[in-house]
Amino acid sequence: MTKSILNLKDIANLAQTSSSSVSRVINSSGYVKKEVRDRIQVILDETGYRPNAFAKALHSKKSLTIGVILPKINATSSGENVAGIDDYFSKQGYSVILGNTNHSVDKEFEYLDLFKEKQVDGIILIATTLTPEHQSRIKRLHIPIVIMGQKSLDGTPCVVFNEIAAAQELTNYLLDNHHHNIGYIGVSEEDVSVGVERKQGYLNALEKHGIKKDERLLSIGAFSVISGYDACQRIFEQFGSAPDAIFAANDKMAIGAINYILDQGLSIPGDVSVCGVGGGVFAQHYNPKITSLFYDSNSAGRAAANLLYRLIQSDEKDFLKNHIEFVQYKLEIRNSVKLNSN
Amino acid sequence: MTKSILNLKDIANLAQTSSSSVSRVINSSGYVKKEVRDRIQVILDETGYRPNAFAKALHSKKSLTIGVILPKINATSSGENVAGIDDYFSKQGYSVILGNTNHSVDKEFEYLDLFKEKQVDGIILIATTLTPEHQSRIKRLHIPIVIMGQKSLDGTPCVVFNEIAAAQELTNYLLDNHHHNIGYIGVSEEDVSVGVERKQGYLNALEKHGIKKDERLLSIGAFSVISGYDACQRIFEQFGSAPDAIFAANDKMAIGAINYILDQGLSIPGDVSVCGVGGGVFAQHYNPKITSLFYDSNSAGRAAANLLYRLIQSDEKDFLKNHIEFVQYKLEIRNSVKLNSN
DNA sequence: GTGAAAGCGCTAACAA
DNA sequence: TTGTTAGCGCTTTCAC
Repeated sequence: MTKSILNLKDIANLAQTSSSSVSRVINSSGYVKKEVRDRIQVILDETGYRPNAFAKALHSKKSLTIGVILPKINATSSGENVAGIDDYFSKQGYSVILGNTNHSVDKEFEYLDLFKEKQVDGIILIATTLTPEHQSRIKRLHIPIVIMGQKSLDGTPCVVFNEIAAAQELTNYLLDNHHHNIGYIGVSEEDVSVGVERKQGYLNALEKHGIKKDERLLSIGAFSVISGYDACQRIFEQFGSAPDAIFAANDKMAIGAINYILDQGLSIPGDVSVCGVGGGVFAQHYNPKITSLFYDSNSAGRAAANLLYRLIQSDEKDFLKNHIEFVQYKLEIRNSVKLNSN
Repeated sequence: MTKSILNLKDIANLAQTSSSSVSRVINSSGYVKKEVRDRIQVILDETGYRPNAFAKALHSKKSLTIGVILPKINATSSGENVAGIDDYFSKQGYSVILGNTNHSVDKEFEYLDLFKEKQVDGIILIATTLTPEHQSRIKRLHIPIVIMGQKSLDGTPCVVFNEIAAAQELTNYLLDNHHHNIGYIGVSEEDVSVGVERKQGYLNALEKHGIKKDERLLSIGAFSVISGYDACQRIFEQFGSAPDAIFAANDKMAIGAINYILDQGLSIPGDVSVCGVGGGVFAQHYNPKITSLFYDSNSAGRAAANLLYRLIQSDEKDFLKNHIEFVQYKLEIRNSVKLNSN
């Protein structure tokens, strides 16, 4: 039996030549006589030799690896984000290494350090919250980085949805269809994009239509179906009766709301309209099909990847500094909102 | 401004000592006088120095990286698989690198080679199909590997669900509740676990109850909601009327079937019962809530990770050879199947 | 055209 | 206790 892990020199010995020549053949660089080249190629094929990426990277200072830090890999949008990122970068010859934090900020920091050790060529940080410590940690890494999901405060390039405009558009749609008392199920304000901005869009729309904010119609959930159910119940109780519509900050909470409403013996959208944000398979195929803002997380991932790639290629120091990229969203009208009611 | 990427020697210079001592401090190995140790530690903290993992790996022959090859990262079960794997391995100090194949067998092979280059310490292959070429490719890698989702044919350790027993149990449940004409929406037989075995479980149950297989009740989908819708329609048309129940090989197709049935003006489970396999959030919260086999993909991922870890630790050559690990499944009874009907 | 040799950043054996 | 040194496997001058 042959040695299980061969190196350049082993190949060179087998082909009766030097490691330099083998290296030249593998990287098709420099001159190698056809005869020798062929001899080497045969050995290469026979052995299924693969060069050691570490030794290579040690020399080139390029790992051809991208680190992705995310709060929860088993969440629809994260999965799509990663798919988009991976799709883009695998075409450029890069691999993606995962940093799943389970929403722990400490783990976010750990991964930042770990990725530096692993010499990743770039990092994409899918953020749910962004603190000053994040900024200083990121700065001292000296690694190209792109933030997703939150606007950076210090010029780090980022990719986000225009939360305010989006939520405003959806709320307008409800208002235009004569819904007045619109309950809003949001999330904690630590998450600026979803917790603050999305709600702001809702409030802006109300204001423009001359409707006063009613605290009784506001409630907070935690992204999950159950929390949406509970939050919806709270709104009903605070308000004293059923509102015209419920706007949930994501589709899962919208489904929770739908379940609560159906449990009350009410119909959707006959009695109450419901809409959400996200717009994946879930919203598309739920019963009833849910009107929601479609956030294309796959494209967002791709956009972040593209940004990061340009950052990696460029050596200009402040290239793309302060760049904020907005990803397209789309209002998808389905069957959970009553049209022209009053 | 200081050099942005420092190495051991830089730190040694700053601390006026040698790189060996710095290395000793970092790895807390060997002796270093407290005074020197402290001096070094200060520099380490100030600079936020991180050792180059490549140089380290080049020496130790350990990359502390695990490669995961999967057909589609943005699928619920894949996401859970990866979460389980990552959860287990991150605790052991390993990182996970992704190989997303988008169901391309060629990419599977490419990733096998790439992961060898990247010197991963182990590989988890989430397979949908397993060919002889897979076997020979895997063998020549000389890297510990665990297969998920399909039974290996050559002794490579693997983690699977007991598809036959599971499908049989679900079918029995339908039969026990007096469903006779049970339509089955399966998938292509290239996927042995889902395409062949899951269906076999269904057929076994029928046979044990003395019911003959009726080809008109069989149809093939492609895992998606739409394909489930179409497959269900085909069953209705072939059969000439509504069957008592539809057993879909996954929850998405079950939802497709539900949509088709509702579109026919029929009710669920009043007129037709529907059940699926998977049992994630989708099935739990759909309207109606779907009776399905819960496959805990997170645990499956964790089980595979544990197996691989043991494989990596052990140097016995045929340790765990032929090991097949079955992951627990559970029949979750909800509201989409009519009880004791006839 | 080809091979010898230096060096990437780190660890570990050895010497001091 | 500490520093020097020899690799780990690869790329890349630089002689030949």
